[in-house]
Amino acid sequence: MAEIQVPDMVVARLPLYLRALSHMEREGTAVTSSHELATHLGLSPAQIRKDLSYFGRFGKQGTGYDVANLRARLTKILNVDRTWAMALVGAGALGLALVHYGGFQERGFYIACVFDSDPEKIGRDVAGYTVLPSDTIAEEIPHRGISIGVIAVPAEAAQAVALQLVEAGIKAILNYAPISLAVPSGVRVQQIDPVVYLQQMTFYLGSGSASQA
Amino acid sequence: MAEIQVPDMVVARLPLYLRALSHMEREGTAVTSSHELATHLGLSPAQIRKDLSYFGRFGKQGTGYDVANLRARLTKILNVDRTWAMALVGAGALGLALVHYGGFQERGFYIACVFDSDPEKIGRDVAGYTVLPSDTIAEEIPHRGISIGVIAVPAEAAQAVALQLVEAGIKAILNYAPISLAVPSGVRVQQIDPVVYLQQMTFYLGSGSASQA
DNA sequence: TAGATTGTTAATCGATTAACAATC
DNA sequence: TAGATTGTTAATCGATTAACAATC
Repeated sequence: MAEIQVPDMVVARLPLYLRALSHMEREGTAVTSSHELATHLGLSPAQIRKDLSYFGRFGKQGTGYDVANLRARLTKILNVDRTWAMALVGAGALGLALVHYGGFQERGFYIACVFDSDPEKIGRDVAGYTVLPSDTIAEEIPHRGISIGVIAVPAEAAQAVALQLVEAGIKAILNYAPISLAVPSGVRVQQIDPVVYLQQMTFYLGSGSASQA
Repeated sequence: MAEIQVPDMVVARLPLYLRALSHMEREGTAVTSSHELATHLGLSPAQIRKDLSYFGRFGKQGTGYDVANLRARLTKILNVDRTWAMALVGAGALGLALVHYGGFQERGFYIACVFDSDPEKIGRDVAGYTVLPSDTIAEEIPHRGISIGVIAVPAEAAQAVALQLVEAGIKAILNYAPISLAVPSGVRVQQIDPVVYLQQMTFYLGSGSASQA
């Protein structure tokens, strides 16, 4: 079965298309075009058509794309026509914010359980979750159908947690700790470090606009 | 003055180099090599040497790079050899977590003031900040030397907030709302939407490992 | 029909990699 | 010195764009 290899860059854009289409659908837009989508996302129309062509033919010449239909197709392609359970490790300030974040539920993800290694926190109730001890990750995760781990622990602890998650069978990790994780191939990691994004911008901002505190 | 144009992709990697070098420095590593850095970050040694070559010659043949020196150089290049003041808009759960996040201070950023549009929150104390009304953004930001805005409001409100920030002279926006922002050219936006990263991973996870709740 | 927009191919552009002389 | 690693050039690879026939 000669699968067409989809470039990573294309996969990275699909969630943006999905998000834009969901937005349009909520606004009541029934039909859109590669041009409209492109304007909305700051991309080129040709790129959007090319990206979509990896997966099929979803449009109609002269008309464009049916918003609801394309949204449904992308939902399937990204495997978010189902719900994904996630294990959150770290019940600190960030972990708490993640537990309260409504955006997961709306878009196909939910936190199934919360771990922490702090004896002060273990057993405590956090937003309806009983905090489980981190050293039970390997026991708890497998029989709960969890395939995604979210790391919200301090940088020093993150690598060890990542390995525990991998041992528990986790295949995808969303890492909020500001450190590069080493994981076996086959395990996907996505990193969210706000300072990395800020530093990308300050490069371009130059050393002007002084704000010495 | 014929500036050498640095590709965006290169700029995007510089903060990762800086983070890795800071880490090494804390660990007491005095010297490193393009090979070691590459292994650490999952890149190729040639790419790291090429990236650095846009900015100068920082290494020594046969030896590698002095960790402290390269870290200091990258810090300057990224303009984080100073402190950047940020305005946070949105004092909800996410805003609160951002206010408490220690990682900003450590790496050259700090939140200078917090805005919200909810009358319930305006005037209240949030982690030492008195919440200011969003409609005073244009007044408050200019005379505080703030050049970065952080948006942590619901998606519906994000675009309007972005425009307010731009009017106040903000040139860089870190956007946590799950929506693409339209801003004038010259204003940089970086988007952090965890679900976008999760969906990238679920594409590869396939539709296996059922976890229907 | 005339106008619009797709899907796709070929051309362009840019980024990554390989290789190696320079040199510590 | 011998071994190692840089900085840089040229070659390769891949992604984006332009263009257009197909067709709604």
